[in-house]
Amino acid sequence: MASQRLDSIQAVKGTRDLLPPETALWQRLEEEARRVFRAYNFHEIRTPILEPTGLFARSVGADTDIVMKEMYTFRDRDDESLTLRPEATASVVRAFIEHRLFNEGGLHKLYYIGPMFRRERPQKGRYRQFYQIGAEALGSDHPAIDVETLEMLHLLLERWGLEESTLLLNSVGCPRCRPEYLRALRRALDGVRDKLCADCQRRAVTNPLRVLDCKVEADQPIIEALPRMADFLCPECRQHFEAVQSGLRERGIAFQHAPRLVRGLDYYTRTTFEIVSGALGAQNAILGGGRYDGLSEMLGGPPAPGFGFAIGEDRLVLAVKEAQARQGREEIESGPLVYIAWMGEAATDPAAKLARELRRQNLSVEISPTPIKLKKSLGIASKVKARFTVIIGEGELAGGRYQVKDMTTGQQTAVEAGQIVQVLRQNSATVA
RNA sequence: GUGAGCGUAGCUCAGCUGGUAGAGCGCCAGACUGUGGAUCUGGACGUCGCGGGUUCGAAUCCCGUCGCUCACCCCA
Repeated sequence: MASQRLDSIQAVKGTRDLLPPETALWQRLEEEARRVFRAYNFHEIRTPILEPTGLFARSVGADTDIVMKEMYTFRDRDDESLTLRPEATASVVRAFIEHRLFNEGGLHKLYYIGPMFRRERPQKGRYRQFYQIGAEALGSDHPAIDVETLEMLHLLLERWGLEESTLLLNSVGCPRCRPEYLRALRRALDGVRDKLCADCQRRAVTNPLRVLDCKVEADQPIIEALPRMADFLCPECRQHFEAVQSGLRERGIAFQHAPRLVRGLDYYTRTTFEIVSGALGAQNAILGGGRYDGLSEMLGGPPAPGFGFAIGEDRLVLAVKEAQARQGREEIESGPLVYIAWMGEAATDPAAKLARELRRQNLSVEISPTPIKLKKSLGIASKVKARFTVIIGEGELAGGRYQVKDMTTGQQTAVEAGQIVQVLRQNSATVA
């Protein structure tokens, strides 16, 4: 896209600048998330972007792709190995343990918004610096937590206009029942391996669960016949999974049991889920999450079961834009409420004073630093999408009444100089 | 890490089988000396990503390189 000069510095591969007006959409989505989180009594936590490398090796899993080849890891000057966080759940649990939040008892419901880093090859919906909006409920293994959190997500997606997305739900069991399933799966794969696609033949050895996720058409019948985790769940896990499903049904939250849904992080237990949205390209999962009952202990803390999710904000933005386009809606680009057009040296002070007063009322104002021709002022006002233009020239100063022009209707009225702020403030309230 | 496609004006792009750059939009100015979004006229802006090669001559062909994009892998 952009050509580059030899001597010009540009953003690091896989990172990008978010510019207005797009940042307005990001802000809106984040504000809606904060509002919903507050409604469910989640509170914000801010953890460092930099963490000791060991944190992720122990939580995400030393053998996962994320840890093996996707982390930004470097040695600090004192030789400590540091890593730019590839995800935030590990950090939240680390903070939970470090600050002894478990001593307060009860449930801790936390959310975060911020950048994560993974050194992958960038493509649509996947960047090296990407943003996640996530939440974690720590301190209970009750299925009601899973259900409540999914209900919260359901509301959030509705607020974002993404009610058409699909919730995929599965259970990956626990350290007691999963090993047995993996043995059964490996045994079954041994028998059919040579009939699978090349990728799956490799996965069958390196990561058998991944075979279940294969999208190759020809493999589907074989995959369908493989053993399913659902048939291997221990009684406790089975009961938990059923409680989550019936809870969702009771609340009218649609979901699909996705027996083949597996997640790439080692810490997940029992409930795992993903929400996919069409037309996002190959990266169609806008959010994923699940339960991680053993994570706290893996990090040296006390037992503290948890449930959480992370939304890929970059993908969320893509999905929202896509949904808006499909519904013929469009984000309205909002300009300032008022543009002040002033002519002649005598208007300098009155114009500046009006601008200051309006701004002190939190009304957005644009004003030229130098006097310019009215025709040009109106051109600028129109270009920046100002709702009103206030005209201050010789005649207005003499009469003590400024012209207020509504830029959408073109109507113009004279308003007492002393009344302008009040009149515009009222109008701003009626404007969407 | 692997593969494919693409790098021409601020943006979107055209430029056939090599003859040394164009359109639309945008921007600036004027028609219209205090009334915008329309129209018309004029104007500014390009080391054709970079380096090398072939050739009388390269935006165009070849090689290399850098960058971007999409896909695989994996994941948000």
